[in-house]
Amino acid sequence: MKEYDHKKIEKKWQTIWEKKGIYRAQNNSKKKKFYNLIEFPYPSGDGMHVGHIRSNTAMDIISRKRRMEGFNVLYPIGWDAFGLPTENYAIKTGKQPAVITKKNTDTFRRQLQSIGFSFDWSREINTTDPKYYKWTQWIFLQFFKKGLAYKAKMTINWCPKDKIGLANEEVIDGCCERCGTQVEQREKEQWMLAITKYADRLYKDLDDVDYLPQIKLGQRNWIGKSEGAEIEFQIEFPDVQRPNSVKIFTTRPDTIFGATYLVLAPEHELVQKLKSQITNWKEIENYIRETKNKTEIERNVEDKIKTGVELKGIKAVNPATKKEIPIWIADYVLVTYGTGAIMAVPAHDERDFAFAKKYDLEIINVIEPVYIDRPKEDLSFIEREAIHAIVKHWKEDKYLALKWKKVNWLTFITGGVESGENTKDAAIREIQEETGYQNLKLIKEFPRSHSKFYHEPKKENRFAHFSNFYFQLINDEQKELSQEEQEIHELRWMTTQELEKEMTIGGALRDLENLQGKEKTYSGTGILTNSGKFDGFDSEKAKKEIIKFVGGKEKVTFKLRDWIFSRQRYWGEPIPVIHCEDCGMVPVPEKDLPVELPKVKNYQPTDSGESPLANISKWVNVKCPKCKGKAKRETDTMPNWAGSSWYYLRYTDSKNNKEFASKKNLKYWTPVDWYNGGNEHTTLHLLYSRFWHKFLFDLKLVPTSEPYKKRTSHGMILGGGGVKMSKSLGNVINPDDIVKTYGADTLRLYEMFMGPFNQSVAWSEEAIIGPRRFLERVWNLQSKIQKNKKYNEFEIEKAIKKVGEDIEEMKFNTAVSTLMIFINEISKLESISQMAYEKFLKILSPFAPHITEELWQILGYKKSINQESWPVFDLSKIQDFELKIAVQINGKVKAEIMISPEDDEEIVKKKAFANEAVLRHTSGKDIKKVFYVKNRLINIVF
RNA sequence: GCCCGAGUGGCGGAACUGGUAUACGCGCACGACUUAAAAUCGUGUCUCGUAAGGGAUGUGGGUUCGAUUCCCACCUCGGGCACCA
Repeated sequence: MKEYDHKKIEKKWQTIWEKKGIYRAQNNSKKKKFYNLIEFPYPSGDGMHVGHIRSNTAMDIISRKRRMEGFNVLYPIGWDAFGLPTENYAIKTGKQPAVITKKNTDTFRRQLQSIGFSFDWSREINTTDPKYYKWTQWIFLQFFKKGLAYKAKMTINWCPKDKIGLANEEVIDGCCERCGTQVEQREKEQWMLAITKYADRLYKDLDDVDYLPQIKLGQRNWIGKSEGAEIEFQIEFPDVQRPNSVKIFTTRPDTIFGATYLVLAPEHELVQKLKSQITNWKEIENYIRETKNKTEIERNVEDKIKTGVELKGIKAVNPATKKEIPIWIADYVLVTYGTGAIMAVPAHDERDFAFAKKYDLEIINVIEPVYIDRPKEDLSFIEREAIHAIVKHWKEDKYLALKWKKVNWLTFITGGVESGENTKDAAIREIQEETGYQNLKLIKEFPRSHSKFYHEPKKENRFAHFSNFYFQLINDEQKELSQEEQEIHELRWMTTQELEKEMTIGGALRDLENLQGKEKTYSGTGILTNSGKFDGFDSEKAKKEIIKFVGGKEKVTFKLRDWIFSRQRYWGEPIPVIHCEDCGMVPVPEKDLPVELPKVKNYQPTDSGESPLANISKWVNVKCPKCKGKAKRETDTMPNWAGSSWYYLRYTDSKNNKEFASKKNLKYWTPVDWYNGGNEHTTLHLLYSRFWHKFLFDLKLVPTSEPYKKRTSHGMILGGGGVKMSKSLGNVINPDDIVKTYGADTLRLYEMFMGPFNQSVAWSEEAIIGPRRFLERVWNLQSKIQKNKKYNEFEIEKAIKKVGEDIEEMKFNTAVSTLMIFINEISKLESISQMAYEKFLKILSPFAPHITEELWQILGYKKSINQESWPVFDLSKIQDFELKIAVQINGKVKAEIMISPEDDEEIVKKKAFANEAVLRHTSGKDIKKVFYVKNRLINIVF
């Protein structure tokens, strides 16, 4: 037996695999297809990160398993190579971005191949290849022709250093995501893609895809759908000749009776229109100017301190109450969202509340909260008028609480209101009856509240409508309590701190807060009050009626904004549009695509903020395709999201120069069956590519409305100590070193073993030795193989089942652990059966393809192990003959007994009670109950 | 501030649907082999206790015969979002 020489073995098999092309996907296969996708890497100058290996290995394992299961697997790779780091490097060194990219992709390709990934290299793509971006430009033209790509003046985030406009999502803490420079606001003509036209479908169709729940949630939050209403408020002028109105958007039309003022965004067009009516125009103008100077980021960072100015001289009319209310402008209202105007309901919205407090505006309570406190599901509710009272001590700062004796309750004084009784009298009567205290002074009545709860002592579900009071005792006069009362509860004097800790009932806690002057808005739903004819209605159910009542209309609004699609940079796809002096914007004819990037000497953006392309007059000045007159090319380029929005389609037919991919190949291969990528891409990239896909679907260019059937995500690999790997910290691990020292198989196995796949894990220099030792043991076991030896079916069948299931659930760490356990088990034997060893090699092969391929060949096989079939486990062999279960006494494990799986409950009980330890603990005890969980444990309770 | 995720030995982590907490790996200790070391193999390794037995899954409560798992409140860490009406 030779020694395990990973260097030799790994090189050998990588060469053979590529030569034989065994991982090439077949376009014309009769087999069932499986399309596995990873996010194609950005080939940075630093070379590959160990994080790439983690996610690629995971999908490589799944690809290899699918092949063994008989699928025709497409597992492609390519380069997302446009982008700023390369361009910045070009600016610094004067080297051409295309040359830099070539060098970087060569490094990445070599590194990826050294790990033994089963990519179909024949389909490799590169977004910076003109043959590829021809089609990116072509798709853009389709957007343009449908009017979904348009130019608009935008206030954009401007990075003065990179001289580039940034999308909102590229600004981190007010600074440029890439260079960290403080971002400014600038007005600029920008290309836009109308993603908002697809907002509703992008939201709704999430129902039909299999994405991890957090990913769906992330997409939904980003799209930010909210259902509400648009309602018009009339504006009253001293001059009756000029009627006008303002439309507001609200998600809470049910609270409209509490709307005590309106707020417009400072940029709202109405503000300018009403200029002549506004008496404090100077003040308004100043405020608008101040707001404009603030970047959006600053407006957001200043958060808590809300500012605004009242528009004096005009008023609005609340359409529900018909009362006149003031109109304000404030920068906490954004012109980009909804209608740019809101109705403010300070009683039930926190921002409105803070604003109203600051400027002393009216607050009207219109919702009474309903607290739901674990009612029993199967019982109906009994409604009661009730009181709830806090009673303060006559001298000390303490309050009276009732500690219930039969149930675990701590409450204030509560009780029912008898028919015809005034609620205040009822409260005083209940206090006197329950506590004996006689002389009370009412200090305050709190807003009413309601509670749905299970009344333990009465065994019924209650829906109680509480009037809430706050009394103080005048003196300590107290009558003796009846026997009956004394049995129900005991009295306790408690401080607010103690009460806060022990009081568990929602409504009581709220009153406690009121008591301490911690005023809070209640922004939940409940029962309407001060709402005219809607008083007593459930706020949620009354929404529609109220919208009708005030003449509003139901409206869905999205937070998603259109996508700013142009960059004033060199290293991106040129936007294929020509500006003609006579014809205006003319698309580049399809036959002239691609519009190739010309070679440039200087990659520095122009000082005007235009892309470096603007300096190349030979390239810029062209004839108009329509009228042949004088024209100029568009010099903006696309963001690097463009090429990645459709790359998965190109893989199906990467060499096609007639169309972006043939219908036939798209039909066979799409949608992607399983797409795994980083959490950081689960909103933007995923949403953008879903948008492009839906657009292409509408043009009947792709066969499905969603690109990805299933999406999962992986966690990051951090440096030692749990911090991000970075050059500056010097904690970057170079995969080349690991491959050299331990081998690709060990690296793959370690990265799968190090922790749960969907969570971040820190790299450990020491722990990698474990998987290496494991592979050496696997290697050495070849000397113990015996052809005809009977094998331990139980162990191997169990491992096959567990490893297979774990791979499907991406629980790779426990799959590796199962493989290790199996090897530990059989290592104890004198000799091992070849049958079992072969099955084991098969299930190990997706994790460690090189060593298993070598051992497979040593066993005499000619065909690659990845072309063998995945072993099917035999369930009947996994049954235990005898198993150990726990015996608990009162929930604590006291003994273990052996049983047979066929034993019924009676036999198990008998065996349990025959146990010496059990006898010792149970003798003389009156056994109340015995719980038996089949094949697990038995619990004896006394 | 809001949303999401996580918190278990010295360390990475395991635990099905509420059913024997600490699998697997690293490290450490001891032993075998060796002139010696490394490598390898073997044994041990949550904690208190001689034992019987007790205590531990961020903290405090709750539900349950039984809670790492479910519920409530809080603390810490990581990620995302930024006044979204």
